Amino acid sequence: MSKLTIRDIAKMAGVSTTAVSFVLNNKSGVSDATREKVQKIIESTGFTPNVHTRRLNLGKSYTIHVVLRQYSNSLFNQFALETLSGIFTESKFLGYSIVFTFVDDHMDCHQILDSVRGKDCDGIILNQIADPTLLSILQQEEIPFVCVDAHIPKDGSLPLVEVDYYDAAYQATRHLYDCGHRQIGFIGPQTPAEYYMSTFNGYTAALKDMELVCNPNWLAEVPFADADNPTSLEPLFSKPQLPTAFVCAGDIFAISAVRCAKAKGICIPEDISIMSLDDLLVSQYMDPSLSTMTFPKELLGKKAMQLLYKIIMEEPYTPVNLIKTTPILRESVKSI
Amino acid sequence: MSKLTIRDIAKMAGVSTTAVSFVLNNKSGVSDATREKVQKIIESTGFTPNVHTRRLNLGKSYTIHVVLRQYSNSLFNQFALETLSGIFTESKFLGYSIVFTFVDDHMDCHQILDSVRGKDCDGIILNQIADPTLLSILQQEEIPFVCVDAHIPKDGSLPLVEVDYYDAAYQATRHLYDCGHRQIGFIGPQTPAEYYMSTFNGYTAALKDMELVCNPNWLAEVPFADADNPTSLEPLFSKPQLPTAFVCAGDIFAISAVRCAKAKGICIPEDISIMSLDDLLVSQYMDPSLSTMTFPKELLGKKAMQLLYKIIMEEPYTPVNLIKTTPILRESVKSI
DNA sequence: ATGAAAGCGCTAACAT
DNA sequence: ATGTTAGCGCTTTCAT
Repeated sequence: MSKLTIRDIAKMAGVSTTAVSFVLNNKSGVSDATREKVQKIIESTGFTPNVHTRRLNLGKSYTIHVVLRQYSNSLFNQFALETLSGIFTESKFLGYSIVFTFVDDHMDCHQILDSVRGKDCDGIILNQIADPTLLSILQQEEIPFVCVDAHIPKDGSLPLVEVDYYDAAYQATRHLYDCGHRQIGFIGPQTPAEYYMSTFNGYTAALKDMELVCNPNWLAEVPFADADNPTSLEPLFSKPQLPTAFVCAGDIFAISAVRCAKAKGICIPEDISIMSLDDLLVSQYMDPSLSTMTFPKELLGKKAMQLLYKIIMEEPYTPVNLIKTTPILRESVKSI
Repeated sequence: MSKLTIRDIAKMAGVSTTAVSFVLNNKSGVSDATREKVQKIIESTGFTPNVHTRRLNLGKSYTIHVVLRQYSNSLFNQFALETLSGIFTESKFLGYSIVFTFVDDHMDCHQILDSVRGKDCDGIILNQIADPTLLSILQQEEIPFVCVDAHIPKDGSLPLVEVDYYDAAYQATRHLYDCGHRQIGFIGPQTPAEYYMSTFNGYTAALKDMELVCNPNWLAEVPFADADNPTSLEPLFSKPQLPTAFVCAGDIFAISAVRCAKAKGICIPEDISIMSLDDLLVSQYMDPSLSTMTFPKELLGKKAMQLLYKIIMEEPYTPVNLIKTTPILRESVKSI
């Protein structure tokens, strides 16, 4: 891109390369007159120092490697771009570039490692990736990394940024209660276990606080793979006695639930209310639009980058970072 | 990451750095015995050569800069991630890394230039960006670049990858005709002009071929900013005489049309059929689900990267690359 | 304040 | 086939 080198600039200004270097890096050691002279030439020529040299000298790449998971079902990718955008904004602010890798469902962790090693980055952000082998290797090799939205245990052993799904499920259940519902079911995934536990525990904790019983007939566990397959909820919606509302552990389940209910002639929200978590982009365009727990998607990325930066800089950091959700009320919940 | 240098490896193997370099780059000039010996040491130590040095020596960064546009309305971003994924897959195949920048609606083109210059890439892919100033600067400076999904004139003056929206609109209209519709309206955007012309011309060309008249009462031009605002279509759906079907120049318009129609008590597809273009992720989850023209989103990225590679390599290339769409039939179109 | 010069880790031209 | 060495463009130490 730029053919000019620091030597050219030095020659043009009649100074040494050292002087130019100092000016470029805003360091002291040059007179104001020299600085100004050099500054002018840099501006007029549009000179930009070669980044590779800089990185070579400093032994730092000023680059973060983001590993993105690519699901076969693109609904799961819904906020990856927003997370990425959050990472980008913060990384720019902190002076880092971003390179990335996409990996699919069945990736080999060595793929990532090679990719990461080859690119020589200062740190890694793993988005929705929880491969234990990979994580332990990263820890062993003391490579700075952060997990985002990975649904791994929040025990503090790994630096992570997660949505507070326990609280989200709790609030969702609570909201239904506040709308007058007393018979509240739960539709959620089986795996990952951490995700299931968070949401289910949030739901049951809320029931308990409101002195409601948890009716096992109103519980449905749908494999993630079937999340957007309405027939997976057939058995649930065929039951003779249904609750007046369901909490869904994710908009994907809510989408299925709405479809399945429709197919069985059950009206949402007239017959049954549905409150879910996530606030996917689709959720506001559905009919009925989904009442759900929303959160700032970009914040996930921003927090992750901030956390990674601290780790890289060897500053103290809080390993577990939870993003709070807030209810967004649309059409799928009716007060009774 | 790796503290080892090529010199360490050379020492360990008892050979020169040249030998190691040759082995690393799979070049001839070393005996099989030496090659094997070095190979073993590289493997056992997990040595990875420093990329920055390599780039410095070769004067190439092996990096592509992708500029992503971030719209305030996230519906427009729907397939950016898939395009990105396509770029990634192909770039990996070709041996390139990807860095990226997000820019918002009102970006200054110098922002991009600075960002691009600083990162020192071998080429640029502009996604949904059509800033004329930026493009002319890139051309002047002879920086390899490709435009994707930018809706700029396909006159061959700029290397671009675009969806064939003319053909998409033609096919969509044709499909409605095949379903028995003879009164077909059109809902589209005013800008960008190129997009409007492509879709509108496709629509009118189809009408003409089928010897149908274009009734100006059945035409609605919605500003892009109002695309997902159903009230912008109020006037259209309030007309006394409505066609039996509409072609929408994008699922975003179809979403608005469905909502607006619903609000006015018009049933889709019972009263009016809707056929659109794009196949956004939301389109299949709507009620009714949208019949639309779909295309492989990743292919946009893949083609863009292939095109850029040719430009970088100074190989001959075709400047205008069109992606074909195919109809995907769902619920919003009814045969009559 | 200024400049000469020694690296950073590798590639490649050159000599052996 | 193998080793020596001069760069790549910059930062930084050390003289001046």
